[in-house]
Amino acid sequence: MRIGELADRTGVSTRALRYYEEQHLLASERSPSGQRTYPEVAVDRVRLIQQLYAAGLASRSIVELLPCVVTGVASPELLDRLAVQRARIDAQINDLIDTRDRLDQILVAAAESAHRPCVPM
Amino acid sequence: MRIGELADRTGVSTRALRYYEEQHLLASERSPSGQRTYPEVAVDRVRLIQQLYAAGLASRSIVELLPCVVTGVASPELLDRLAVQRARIDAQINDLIDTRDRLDQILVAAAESAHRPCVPM
DNA sequence: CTAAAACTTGACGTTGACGTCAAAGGCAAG
DNA sequence: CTTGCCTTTGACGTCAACGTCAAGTTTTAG
Repeated sequence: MRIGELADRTGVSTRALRYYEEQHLLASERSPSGQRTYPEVAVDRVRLIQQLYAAGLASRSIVELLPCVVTGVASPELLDRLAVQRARIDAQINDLIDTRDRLDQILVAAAESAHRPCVPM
Repeated sequence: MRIGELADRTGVSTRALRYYEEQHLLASERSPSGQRTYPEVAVDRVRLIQQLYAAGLASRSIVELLPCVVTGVASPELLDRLAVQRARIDAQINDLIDTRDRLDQILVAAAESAHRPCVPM
């Protein structure tokens, strides 16, 4: 498929897809006239990239991890980096849970004060 | 306390603290000579700001939510925005859990292949 | 008193993941 | 053949949360 279709099917802009190629996150074949051609599996690949971006990884980190995330094979050093990122994400989850709880407390308090309007007994 | 001490105690740069003031996230009294002076409670406030930044909120969103996060009092519209942010954070948590699980699968697979080197039976 | 450390405002620099525009070539439909 | 959309490369723009530097003032230590 060409770049426009991949963009449509992933919800990612063509600019972003070309950027991914620049960063060596996503390869493409070229048609004789020079247009990019992607296989079906590129759809999943793009979604994976988006997922890792959303997890706060930078392009360089994704480049490092992508091979083993895709193939399942990893050198010991790669496993280390993988573990580091896993730990980072885990900490991030816990922080977010704390923040969510904090917002919940406010929401609950507001709900209560709505039931018992204005002056507490 | 002055800005340097607040920076030391929160681990945030003085530049960031001045930036927070620009964004109306953090107020300060001024000494007669014009230097910023903060009360003790500013330490908690800065930590709260950092927590909300870490949760992916932008300055503008934090500005909106800070009053009610601090006072516990919120208008219905504010409660809406609060709920929106809560939902966003919740979704983010779930995405991160998915990503963490994905990395875990790789780590587990690698650990197994380390026990059973090279050729599977 | 004086030197060092801390503070002030102002302004430009940085970084990452793209957005946007321009100029040109490619491709299917009528 | 041509019209209109798709694609190409290249290059500059953007945005947020600061970093960094400059030049001057204030506070503190000795």
